[in-house]
Amino acid sequence: MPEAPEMEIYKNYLNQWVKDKKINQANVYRAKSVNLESKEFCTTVIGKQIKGILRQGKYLIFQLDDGHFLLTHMMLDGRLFLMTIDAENPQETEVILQSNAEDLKQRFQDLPGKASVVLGLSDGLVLFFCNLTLGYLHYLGQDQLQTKLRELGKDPLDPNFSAQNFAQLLEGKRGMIKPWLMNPKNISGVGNAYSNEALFSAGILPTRLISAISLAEKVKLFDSLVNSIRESIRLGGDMEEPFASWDNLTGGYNAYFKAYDRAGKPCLVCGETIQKSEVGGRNAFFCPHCQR
DNA sequence: AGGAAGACCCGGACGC
DNA sequence: TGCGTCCGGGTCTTCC
Repeated sequence: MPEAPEMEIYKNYLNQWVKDKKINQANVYRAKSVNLESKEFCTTVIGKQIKGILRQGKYLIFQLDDGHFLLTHMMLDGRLFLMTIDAENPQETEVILQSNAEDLKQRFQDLPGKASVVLGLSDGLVLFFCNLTLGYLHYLGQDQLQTKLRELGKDPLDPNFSAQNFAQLLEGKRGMIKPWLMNPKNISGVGNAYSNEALFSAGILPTRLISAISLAEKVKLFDSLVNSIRESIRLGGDMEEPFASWDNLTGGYNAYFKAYDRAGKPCLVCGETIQKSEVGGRNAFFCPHCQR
């Protein structure tokens, strides 16, 4: 499940490989994944150049040269995959775009899921948006994009976001800390995995009431959050699948979680068994000894 | 205001 | 083996 670190890794790869490329072809395999009628979506994006890729929370924003944007959210299951087609054989891209999603999956073993939308780019690159089931790829104008982003809380990697800002946001809030951390209106980009990790490292139970968290703990929680996100980016994030066949970094953080998805296993700090319980409708993982 | 519950969607894991 | 059922993940909406 891609959260901020995974989207940041995608963003970096995309800026390295896809920036300045032109969209030459497009195909929508899953109509619900786009916000225009499929054919209209394709004719609209074809011919546009990708000027750059930005990230905000779990959103990736492709800036197009017509002043519009492609906004994508992976939600639960979305994956991106970049394929390089033999430049001597440009028809290959066309063949790909005319195949159906099932054929693609059979033909390209390393495709990380079922194709929802495919963009054929200049220089023989093909960008696959796979498994956009709850996720989507929307073509938006500046205003529509701003409306969407305005709702979003600050990104933990925003250089202007400090532990002091974080503590201020929590000021006067009621309720439990974990649901607050995961609400994108409060902070963006933090999902189940990294909220569990940050709370573990900060020694705070997921159910702790915000009103009962000291200032020092808030600072520690913010630092833990930023550190786990940065560390994850450095090691390749938590992904099952690589971004491209040459990519041997993506997924490198999978084995580093200390609490998330470790129910029943010993705490790496004290040896106590990691517990799992439902908090705010989501699975929380914690060490009952290290977290209070 | 916070929180629970339901909706969205589907692959994968489970039980029989 | 096959079939049904359930669950999890992120976010939005609705209702208490």
